[in-house]
Amino acid sequence: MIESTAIHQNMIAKLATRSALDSEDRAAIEALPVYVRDVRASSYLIEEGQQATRCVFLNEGFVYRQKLTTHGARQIVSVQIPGDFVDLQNLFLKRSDHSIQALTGGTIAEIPVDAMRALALGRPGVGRAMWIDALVDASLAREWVLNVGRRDARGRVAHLICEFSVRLQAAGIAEGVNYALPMTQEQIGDATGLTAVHVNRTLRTLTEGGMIGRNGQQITIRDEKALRTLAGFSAGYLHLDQAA
Amino acid sequence: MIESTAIHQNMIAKLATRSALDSEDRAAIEALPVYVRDVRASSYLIEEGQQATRCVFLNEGFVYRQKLTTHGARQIVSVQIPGDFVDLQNLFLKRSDHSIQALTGGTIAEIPVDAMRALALGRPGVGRAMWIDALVDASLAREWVLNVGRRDARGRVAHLICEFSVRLQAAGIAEGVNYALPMTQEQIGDATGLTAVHVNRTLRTLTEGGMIGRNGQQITIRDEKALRTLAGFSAGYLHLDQAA
DNA sequence: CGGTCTCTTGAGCAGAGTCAATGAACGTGG
DNA sequence: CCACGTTCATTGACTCTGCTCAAGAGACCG
Repeated sequence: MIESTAIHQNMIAKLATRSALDSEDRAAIEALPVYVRDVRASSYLIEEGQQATRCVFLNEGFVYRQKLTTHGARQIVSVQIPGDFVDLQNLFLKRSDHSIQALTGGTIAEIPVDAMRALALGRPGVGRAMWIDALVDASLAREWVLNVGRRDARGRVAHLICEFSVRLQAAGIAEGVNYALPMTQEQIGDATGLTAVHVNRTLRTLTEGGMIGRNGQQITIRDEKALRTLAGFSAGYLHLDQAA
Repeated sequence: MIESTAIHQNMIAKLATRSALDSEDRAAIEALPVYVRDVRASSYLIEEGQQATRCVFLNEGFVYRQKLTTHGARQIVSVQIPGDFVDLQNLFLKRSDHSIQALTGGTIAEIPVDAMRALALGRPGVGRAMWIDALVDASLAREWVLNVGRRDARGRVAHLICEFSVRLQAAGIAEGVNYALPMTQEQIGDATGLTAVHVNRTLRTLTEGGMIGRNGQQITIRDEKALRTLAGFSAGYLHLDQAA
């Protein structure tokens, strides 16, 4: 176990965006035992079916959750950004129903589930913030069902780009319309239910249409209005205004 | 407000499948104010964007959650069966990110969110059960992302049929392989990201392949093994073994 | 008895997938 | 410093799954 006030502060900052925390709430979070660890790109944090004994807070870097079809096809069901709790579901569920893999290198904080659970059930202020975090996570999953089920290729990719942009800005990671989308085209395909080849063609039409600019994995939103219209993007499902 | 011990007992029974409840937990649930109401098929229980002041327990009948694309396409993101809490997310989120509509006629119990929230945060036993319920709900949403994103039409429909069968059995509503799937083919399409026409053809191939039998909305699973294989169905994501 | 909803089926189309080849970028070991 | 292997991105040619449009048949209801 490592002393790590900075990470505790990041956790507090995140939870405070979900619900107001009083000084006792903050103290309780600061008292949480935390094991800090670096992860390499594409390493697994949690594998499907595994029993989780720790709960992961993503301090730096990007990770995603994925599920596999028996046929071997992969679906990415969410992408987590710095400051996200990655597997609150393992707080109360016995086995993980999906794998969690690192998209990039990063650093995570692992918290024993018992301690985290005690906080969730014992401190209403923190519990409320955790509830909101978990419920927003579920809301994103529902939006992804809609994205993958009812939008065409351009809409899906555009929506992913919009969502990422807004989340990064809300987390204070990206400023303005320019950001790095740390995913290969194959991963974008796995997140949107498309093939890598088709993602490539789709990105091209978005670029040619003047909606985005690209430079490697760097994305620039050139025409936000048009992109959002194409995506049918509306930020309500992100529930960013909870703590207001 | 209506005295309704039977419904309180159903709520207790449901939560007890998620986590053990002691006698005080049960008493607290029994003390919950509950407004019982009948709903007609296709009426809205909650509309997207609305602020929820009550939390809905589905006592009888079926409802579904849906989201709309700006283009007007509909995606059903979940189907709730008798005994489900329909909108735990409204406990802590300000606005609903989706609509909830009745699939069939039924009866619901509405509980003021304040009372429900107090229980979630104040009674660890009940809170834990509610957490699990919400997390399982999110797990289903993730599986639906996979279903819609990475399975072909036959797999999607087969998966929906398997999921429904297992959930109905777990809830003690259906026995064996024969049950009513109270959805039109259009609704099945909206749940699986297909068109009604293609659902029709897909159901036909499942019938002709000897996997299911149909009689109106009555479904019979004739070859469960083959159907599950085709669907890539594995019940782990339903987390049915939590309270064991 | 007419109207509405749902299911069914046919014909033709198109959006996205498959297969395959090439090129660029990058890291590594000799 | 360079040759090589690997990973990604890109593009072309062709295929096919699922969509669109359309029409007819039952079932149910007021």
